[in-house]
Amino acid sequence: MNNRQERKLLTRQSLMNAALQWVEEGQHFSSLSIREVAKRAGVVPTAFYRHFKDLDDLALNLVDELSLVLRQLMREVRQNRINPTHIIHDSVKQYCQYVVSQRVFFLFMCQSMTGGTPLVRQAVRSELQYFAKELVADLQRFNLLPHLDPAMMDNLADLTISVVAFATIQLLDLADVSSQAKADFEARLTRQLQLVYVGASSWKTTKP
Amino acid sequence: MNNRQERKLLTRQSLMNAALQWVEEGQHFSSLSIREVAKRAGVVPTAFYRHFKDLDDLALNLVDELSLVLRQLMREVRQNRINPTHIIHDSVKQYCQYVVSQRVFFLFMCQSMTGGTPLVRQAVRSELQYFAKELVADLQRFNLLPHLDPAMMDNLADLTISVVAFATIQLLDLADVSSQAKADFEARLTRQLQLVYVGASSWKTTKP
DNA sequence: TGTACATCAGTGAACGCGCGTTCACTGATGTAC
DNA sequence: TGTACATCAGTGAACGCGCGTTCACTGATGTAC
Repeated sequence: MNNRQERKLLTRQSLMNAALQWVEEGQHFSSLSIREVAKRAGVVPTAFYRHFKDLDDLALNLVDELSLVLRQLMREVRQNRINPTHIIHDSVKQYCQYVVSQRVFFLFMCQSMTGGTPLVRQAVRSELQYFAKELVADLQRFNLLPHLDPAMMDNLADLTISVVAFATIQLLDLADVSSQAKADFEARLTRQLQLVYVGASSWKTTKP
Repeated sequence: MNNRQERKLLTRQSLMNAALQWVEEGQHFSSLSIREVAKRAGVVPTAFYRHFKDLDDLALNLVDELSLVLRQLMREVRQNRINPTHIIHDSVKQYCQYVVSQRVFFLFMCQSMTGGTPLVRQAVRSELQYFAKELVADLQRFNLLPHLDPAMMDNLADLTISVVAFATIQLLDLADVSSQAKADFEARLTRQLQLVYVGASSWKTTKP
């Protein structure tokens, strides 16, 4: 790639970062304007059109890019399961740390889930489905819960993702309070997931 | 109340309905303008200030008003539990019908949860906490799950509300598709809640 | 290597428009006597 | 009941501002010979 193309990518990144900065300041993506994002990126408003058709286009590209980062994070969470007796607690702890440290990613994703245009919402939803599939694969690989039929396994994964996703929304609202509040939050989420997995291991498939 | 006050309340209602109409059309509340909401309500922009300080003020009043309606709905769901062996399935079914029929209420609440100003988000959150408390009261009144300690009971209620709230977000995205998809959705949510309550009834309190 | 030309990311002026908010106002409704 | 006055929800003009989008442009970078 030549120098000109590299510079273009840099500007593109500046625009995307500027949009995230807006969200990080507590504003909603849907109230961002092309002129505002260009100003923050240090370019003239018209330069925006060299990179994106409109703000919806930028949002879609943000979801795509953040998805890659999140998938990497989740991969790490999955691989760091040191002690199998504390899988849930360890994973929750690590996940919460990511949410706090990569706050703006999760803010944007949560905003987009309920506030984006239909295309953006769909992109976020399919990302959540990807995580559910990964979770099913993990459960099968380690042969946990062998008595669950495939449909119920999918259901369990969906449920897990729901609980974690909703907890993320709550955690983001807590983000600048004491570490005690965060510890309480982690403990509560851990308990809730434990409850779910106690249910899964006690689950008896009913009539066919 | 005299005639003039009644007319004022009517205009106020028109403004609130106009804001909900905006949300119902798929727009985000945060992209609504005073001029737009006034136009839809059939008044001049400046009339807005006779009723609300700004749009955040209107949003807070909307949350308050919708909360009353939702509490009434939830009360009905709770009282209509005809067959105790199908409590979960019946409640889910009825709740989903409400979400579909009162779509715009839930759209606004879900938007506000992740996209409102801090005050609005807090109002929605405290509403969810109210539902969780009601649920705990129900569980205690019918002496279901007597072996759960109070903290775990709260946790279970929180978990239930999380699952239902997140499911609501998903249901709202499904709202104009086939009734088959809705039936599948209800079945899935029912299964997930059953899993949670199987977990709750199998739960053994661990070390003190 | 040097020159001549093409590409194209970013510029800056310009447009018409909807925005929030101010202000003095109007005229129907309510109140006091 | 009739009259004189007060109230105040809604009006309409006006303001300066940021918006999205167009257009012709510039000048550094890349390419062909």
